[in-house]
Amino acid sequence: MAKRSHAHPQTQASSPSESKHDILRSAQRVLAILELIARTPGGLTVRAVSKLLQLNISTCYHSLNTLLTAGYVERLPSGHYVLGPQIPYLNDAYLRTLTHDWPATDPQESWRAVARASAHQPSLSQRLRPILHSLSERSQEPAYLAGWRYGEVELQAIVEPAHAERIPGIYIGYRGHAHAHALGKVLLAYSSPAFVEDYLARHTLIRLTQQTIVERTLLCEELHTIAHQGYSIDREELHADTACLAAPVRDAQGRVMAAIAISFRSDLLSRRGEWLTAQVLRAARQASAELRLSRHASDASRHPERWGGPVS
Amino acid sequence: MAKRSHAHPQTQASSPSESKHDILRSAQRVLAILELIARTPGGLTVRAVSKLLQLNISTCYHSLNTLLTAGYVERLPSGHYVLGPQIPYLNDAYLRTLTHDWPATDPQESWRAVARASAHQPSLSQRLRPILHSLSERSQEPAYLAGWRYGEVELQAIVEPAHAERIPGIYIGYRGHAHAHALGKVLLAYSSPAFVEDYLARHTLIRLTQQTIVERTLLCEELHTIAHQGYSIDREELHADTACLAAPVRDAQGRVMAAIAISFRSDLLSRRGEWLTAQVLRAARQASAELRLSRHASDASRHPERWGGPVS
DNA sequence: ATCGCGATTTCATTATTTGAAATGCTGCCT
DNA sequence: AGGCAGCATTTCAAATAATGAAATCGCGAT
Repeated sequence: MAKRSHAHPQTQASSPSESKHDILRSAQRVLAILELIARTPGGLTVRAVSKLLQLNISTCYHSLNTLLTAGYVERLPSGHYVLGPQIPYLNDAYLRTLTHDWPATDPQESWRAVARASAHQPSLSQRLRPILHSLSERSQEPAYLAGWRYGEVELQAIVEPAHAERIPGIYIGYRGHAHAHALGKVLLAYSSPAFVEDYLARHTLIRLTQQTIVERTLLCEELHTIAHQGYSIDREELHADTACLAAPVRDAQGRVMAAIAISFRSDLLSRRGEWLTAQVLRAARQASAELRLSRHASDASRHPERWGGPVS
Repeated sequence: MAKRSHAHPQTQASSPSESKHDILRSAQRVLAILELIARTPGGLTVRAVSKLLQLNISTCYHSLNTLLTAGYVERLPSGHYVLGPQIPYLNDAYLRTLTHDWPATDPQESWRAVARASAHQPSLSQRLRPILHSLSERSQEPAYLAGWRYGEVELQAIVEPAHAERIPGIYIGYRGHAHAHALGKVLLAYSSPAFVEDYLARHTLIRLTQQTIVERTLLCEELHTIAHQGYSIDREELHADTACLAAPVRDAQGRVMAAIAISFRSDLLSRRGEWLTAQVLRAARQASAELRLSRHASDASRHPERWGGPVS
């Protein structure tokens, strides 16, 4: 039995971080493979996966088979594996949860507590789509809607015009880098200081382009400016060559619940900036008006603290 | 493949049905949980999952933790698990593979052989989006583009107008039930008899509504009619109350590579049917012309070993 | 026809997962 | 107020199920 020459106390130590004993390793590995495949445009062969992830080829083989039978990947005749039809299927389900969405207010309390009491509304993105549509139509640029979800800014709708495309790497469900785009900044600008505090504690201000604001102080100043002027500008902070304009959308109670934006080639900013800003502000006002309209009989207005506070 | 299942001194209930020993069970279980959660609008608690899937609660707990840390699910404050942000992330990657798409011709040979030699084109859906857009604009109905992928009809683009929504349950990446919708029927109609043969052998003609064509003979007749008249109609065959019209798109060589369609409330068929048909045919002709034009000098031969992507 | 690379399979070892049950929490009912 | 019920979380030893080295198979190139 000259098999295992090296008796490693620990596993092959492929992962630097300590292995949680709360996690199913083979399942985790399968998910990692899925991600790897997602990152690789042309797909990967069994062997390629095994090399890139430093896994035994047999393991990869079994893992890929598992993903294959479940429809998460597909096998090209060449032996390359690519993402399979189960992915858009799941995404459709995910989008439906957006549709079901909730108040999406900002501060901690809300997303810590709201939970499921939320659901069952006509959905922001549904209701505001016509507005996004006409914004995109008028400006001939892609229009976006974002709201809060679990304390993160989430992109919830995109409407593209005939001839312009959305920012690459941005998609419905995209969260993160709120400090680097107009939607995120405007939503943060209208959040409570405590929440901004919390947000900053939870995130690093990653630099994405030369222009990205990575200084906490600078960002706070920016947020003040934005709150003051009523809209935000992203000047190539998220993506080089691209600028965005965003404005807040308020619910019936006047709270900022979402934001509407457009993106465009940044050189348009000087020429058409003012006009575009006016369009975005107009769309945001329309959206707020729309939300003011239908008082969706939310039973949420029941008396909260009727019977005593926390039991402790 | 799996074949051996013999008298083994294996322990008790080893085969509920037939356990492939090609598959990682805990990974498979995790994927099954993911699907279950996707199917459940409000999310599920640990216990609910364990009951529905007849799994030990401890297993579910670990599985959900695995999914949670990887971002495939999220845990609501109420303890309900819902799909997480990794899903739209993967979907974006999936869509990018569509963008990269291939000839997408129909017959076996093609999808059995084409493989990766395919990729690296400016993408059908990209190029035809303006056409879909104006079709949708004119008709004020959602417009669709579908093509072949691995021998299946796949929906590859949707353009929705301001005030009408696409058919529920239909999404980009949706495959299947080609016999029950206009896009599928028109694509089949222009496929080689051998391929239709093959397709029918691989699929059951599932009944989706009262109107669905489930008779093989009837379907073949229908395909003939379609090939003859140059477009197809779905009269509530996929979804009650909804009708579709589809027409073929041809490449420079005259082969049918894709199809363009619109959907609308079926009662419009009698009143506006002819006009709508004309619009769809026009869009399809425009699309064919577009494909005839640019002999896309496909550049961009990316190497699979390179990874990029904003979110990670 | 032979070579070589990669996919597929085998099989014994053992790390990993499992499941029953204990624990601890929260909210509800009496 | 107290006790009960339901649920999430944790524990731990048993044993199943995953792993990895190496053999085999297949295909395309030389």
